Order: sequence, then C-alpha cells, then structure tokens
Amino acid sequence: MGAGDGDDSATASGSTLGYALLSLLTRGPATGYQLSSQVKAPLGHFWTAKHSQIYPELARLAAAGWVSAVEQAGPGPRAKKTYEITPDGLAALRAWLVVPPVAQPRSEITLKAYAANSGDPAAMAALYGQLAERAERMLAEYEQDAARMREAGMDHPAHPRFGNYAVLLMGIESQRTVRSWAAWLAASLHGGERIPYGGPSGARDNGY
Amino acid sequence: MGAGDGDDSATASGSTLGYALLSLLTRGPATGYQLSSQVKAPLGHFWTAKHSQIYPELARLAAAGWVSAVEQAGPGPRAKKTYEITPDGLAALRAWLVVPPVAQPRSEITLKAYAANSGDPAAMAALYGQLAERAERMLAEYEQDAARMREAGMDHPAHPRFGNYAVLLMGIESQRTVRSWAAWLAASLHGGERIPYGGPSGARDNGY
DNA sequence: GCCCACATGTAATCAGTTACATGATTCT
DNA sequence: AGAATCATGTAACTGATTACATGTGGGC
Repeated sequence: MGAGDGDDSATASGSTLGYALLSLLTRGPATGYQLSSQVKAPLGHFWTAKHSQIYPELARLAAAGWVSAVEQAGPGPRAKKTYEITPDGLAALRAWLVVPPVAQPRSEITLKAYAANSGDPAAMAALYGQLAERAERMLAEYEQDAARMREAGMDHPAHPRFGNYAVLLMGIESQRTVRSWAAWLAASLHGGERIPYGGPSGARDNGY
Repeated sequence: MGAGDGDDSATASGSTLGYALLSLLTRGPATGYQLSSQVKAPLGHFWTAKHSQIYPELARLAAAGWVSAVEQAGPGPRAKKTYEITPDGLAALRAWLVVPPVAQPRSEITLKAYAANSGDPAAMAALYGQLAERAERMLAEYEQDAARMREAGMDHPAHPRFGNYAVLLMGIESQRTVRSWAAWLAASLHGGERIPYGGPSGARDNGY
C-alpha cells in the first residue's frame, strides 16, 4: 500500500511528518535539503526530522499528488528537486489541521526526575541546575527571535507566518516552565528540605 | 545483539524504556502487567508504553542481570512473573540518571499551530478552544492529585516517592501553559486581530 | 589541498503501535 | 451468561535514527 500504486485519489492518510513538510511548503517552494534545515527553528523546537526521513517522505507525497517537483541539474550526481504544494496537498493539510491531536509527549528530563531519589542528590541537583541554565539561555534567544517577529508584524493572525510566532511563543513558555521547575528541583535535592514550588511567574522579573 | 549472548557484565547501555521500567521497580517489585498500568500516572503524562513493548524489554533486562524474576503459577496459560530490580540494575539506573538528556520533545498541537493560517480560522479557533478546555480539566485533576501527595508528605525530597510529585508538578505547569497558549491562539484566530500574550499567570498584565 | 555548504539518496537498525492469540478468576 | 480484570506473550508494520555512499563548487 502507501503510494505509487496507480491510485492516488484514495483517502491516503499521510504521516505526521508528511503534514509537517506540507506545512513548511505553504511558506513557499523548497528542496529537501532546505526543508531539512527549515525544520530547525522554530518548528524544530517541537518537531524534527533527518534528511534520510525527509527524502523518502517527499517521494511519497509526490506519488500521492500532494506536492509537485521540478528538477534542475544541481551539484552532485543527482538532480536537484524543488517541491511545491499542490491544491490536493493543501486540501489534505486543511483536513488534518482540524483533527484533534491525541499523541502524548515524551520527556526524558521528567522521566529522570521520577527516579530522582535513586540518584546521588548532589549529582542530580547539579544536573537540574544545568538544565535550568540551558533553559535560561534558550529563553533569552527565543525572546530575541520573538521581538524580531513582532517588529515584522508576524504577531498578527493575518500574517502568512503567524504560525511561526505561535510556535515560538509555545517554545518561550516551555523554556520558562523548565527553567523554574528544574531550578526548584535542583534546590530541593540540594537542600534536602521541602521547598514550595512558586511557579514560573516569580522568576519572570528579569525580563526583556 | 544486546542481551542474552552470555556476556552480561558489559557496558550494555539500555534503552530509555528499560530505564523507565527500572525507575518503576525502585518503588517495589511488580509484574509486567502492573508496570503497564503504573506507566499511566503520573509517569504516563510524560512516558508511555504498551504491554507488547514492556514484556520483551523485561526479558532483556533480566538477561542483562538488571532485574530478577520469580515465577508464580498465575492465571492463564503462562506463569506470572514478579520482577525486582537488582544491585546491578540500580547501579545502571544511577549512571543513566546523571547523563544530561538531549532528546527534543515532539508536540503535534504545536505543529498544527505552525500551519494555523492554512486552515479555516473558525474551525482552528474551535480546535484550540477545545484544547484549552481539556487542559483546564486535566489541570483540575492534577491539582487534586498534588494536594493528596502533599498531605502524604511526598513533597519532601527525602520521601521515596518524591519523584512522583516532581513529575506531577511538571504536568501541572505544562497544562497551565497549554491552557493559556491555546486560549490565546483561539482568541487570536477567532478575532483575526493581534492579541498580546499574557502568559499562564492571571496575575500578569504586562503584555509584550 | 582541505574543509564546508550544497544536494540526494539507500541500508541497517532501533523504537513504538496495532493486531493476533490464549486462558483463569471475579463481578454483575 | 457475559463482561471486566488479571496475566503473558508474538507478529506485522510504521516511525525515526545512524551509518553508508556520492559528488560539485567556493572560501581559506
């Protein structure tokens, strides 16, 4: 089954990666190589893929008629292909968008916290201290990106890249959460005493 | 390869699922069936697995000497096995705990937000309104769980189930974030106008 | 000359889900 | 009598990562 067997008008429910690529292609035509770098920021904060997964998926999308490809003689042994979303692809994307997602997130840092008191308290405190610092750095970076986006008017829902801004806002909130939660956990494990969790708001005054 | 080839003292780096099961077994001995239900709350908010993945993984952990099994004649055609973590297993878990995690989260709701302005604004607003409501309900549930845990003293770092509390706190913060972000997105898409994001705390009015 | 960015693919493996398969005990 | 819970496994498939493979053009 899948694609390429002559029948392209079926229900053909694609993979999540396929829809992610279609979403990227609504920003304009791109090569597989460009998509694999565009999948870095801000989309990559919440969805990533390697080129080895992207190229076969683009071939499936093309076989389903959801993207069209034009070949140019590019560098290297093979032809460079620029992909564009088709009306069928856009329709499929629109149908997928309104299906409520059910997938549950997986978080390794939270999993490690579950086993926190099996580890050495000092080492665990150091680990979560580092994670809080990393979140702090990423937060600063994201805030700058967000400020640039607001200057470009991307915080308006009608802007064609409003989605970039929405994703970045989620990234900012997620990093804020990690920063305060990891700091609370580090302090708790370090002191060995009960510390009430204050939430991300208390740490919010070192703002922008 | 992996386990079962006679050599059990090697570095034998396990899978993330293996460490998740070891973490659960630090709470006490359990059968595969019990583990597959314990992997629901609170751990399941951030890590899940089906029984079809758990049983083979337990066999690998046993082959590596990280867990030991005792068989009792249980219901059904096969023997019921109760697993217990071994000193080797605990040492492996401790080593894994202090390795900084790098895996990036995948979030389908954020991915859909990236393509928000390819969808019908009213339908997208309705979707994110529903997601905000779901987050609200889960938040209320988690808050009750957290209150019960505090009554049981599980908010003290020395409590053997302090990890349960830490994971639940992260769950609460995550739901809070989703609630406010999804509500902001729904309102933005519905009104079609720029709305400053206020953040998850109601006590804040300094928009961007 | 060497490294990097551009550019595309395949093969092998690992992780995870869905479906198949069996059967005892307890509750309604 | 039927459904739910307890209990354990395998097979087929999909999703994702790591490693293999190739080759050009530009900057240092």
